[in-house]
Amino acid sequence: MLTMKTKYALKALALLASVEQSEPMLIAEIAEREGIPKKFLELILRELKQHGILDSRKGRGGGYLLRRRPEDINLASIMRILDGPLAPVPCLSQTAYRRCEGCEDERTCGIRLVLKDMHQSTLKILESTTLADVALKVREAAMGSKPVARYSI
Amino acid sequence: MLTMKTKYALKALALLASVEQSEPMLIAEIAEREGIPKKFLELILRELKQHGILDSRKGRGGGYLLRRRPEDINLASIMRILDGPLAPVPCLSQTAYRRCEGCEDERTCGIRLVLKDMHQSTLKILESTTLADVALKVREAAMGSKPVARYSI
DNA sequence: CCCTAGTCTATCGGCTAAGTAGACTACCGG
DNA sequence: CCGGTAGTCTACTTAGCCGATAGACTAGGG
Repeated sequence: MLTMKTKYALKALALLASVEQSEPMLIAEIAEREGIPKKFLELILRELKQHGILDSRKGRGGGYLLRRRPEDINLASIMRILDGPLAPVPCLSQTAYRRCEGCEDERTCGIRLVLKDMHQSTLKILESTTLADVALKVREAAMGSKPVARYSI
Repeated sequence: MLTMKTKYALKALALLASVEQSEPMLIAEIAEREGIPKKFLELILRELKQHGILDSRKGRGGGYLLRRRPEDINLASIMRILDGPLAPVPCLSQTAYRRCEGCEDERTCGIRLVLKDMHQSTLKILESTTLADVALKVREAAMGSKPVARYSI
């Protein structure tokens, strides 16, 4: 299961990716629009900033904004920042390899052999999907499920 | 990350799948051969029995054995028993669907749309891989990494 | 009847997830 | 240069789960 932290992060980033990128958005606004506890979101956004995903400005007219273009930020990197390694077992992690304690022979470990396939396929998806893809999918889905357009009176 | 519980379960089951299926194996033996705390393994095996994966016999000559053939037991079902739903978010779970709290429109949720692809690909692998596959992979890997055969003196 | 081996309930320490509190620092406008 | 705005940081708290252990109980075999 994804942690709340990562879920909130993805929601916030998807929001930032879907709006005008030139000007910052307030923590409070993100929190309200996505239904995230403001104080908790604060921590999350700061962490993302410290890892080079976001930028921030203080004072009036401040807030958070993406540091790079949405199409240059993939989901794997975000999840790794907040939830740590993606691998199901440490001996399969690319970013934080550790030998499983008590494992005698890594090459013939059944669990490892099977999970390797699984992990590789999820990695492939998470590393190739960007915030831009997410924003696009949302727009497409919204188009498909709504009656095309709404004309004001 | 996989929990220890599931890891131990997979190891134990892979072992049972790789030996003679007609006679039971002692908890103590499984524990020792796989390096699992015996008392903890007890809980795990019992849980697997209660869910129809294993059978057991008491008294002398007793122990645990697979209830079905290794090729009829897939990894997804095992993981679900011990770790609960496999889905990264409740709204994607097949076996324990729950609406994500605070999610206004499931159809246009960006997270859901992206994770759906990922989850589907892992499900496909876990549901189609059986204990027999694991045992086979282990044998193949052992063949490949060792000098073919060992002749006794 | 007794040894063997699984069954069950309870408990425990430690850790992490999720969220909260409150003080502090920096920027912008006037 | 002052005051409000808005992000920054440290330190809790609270609940729940993970991993493991203890000990009493039940049932089968010989």
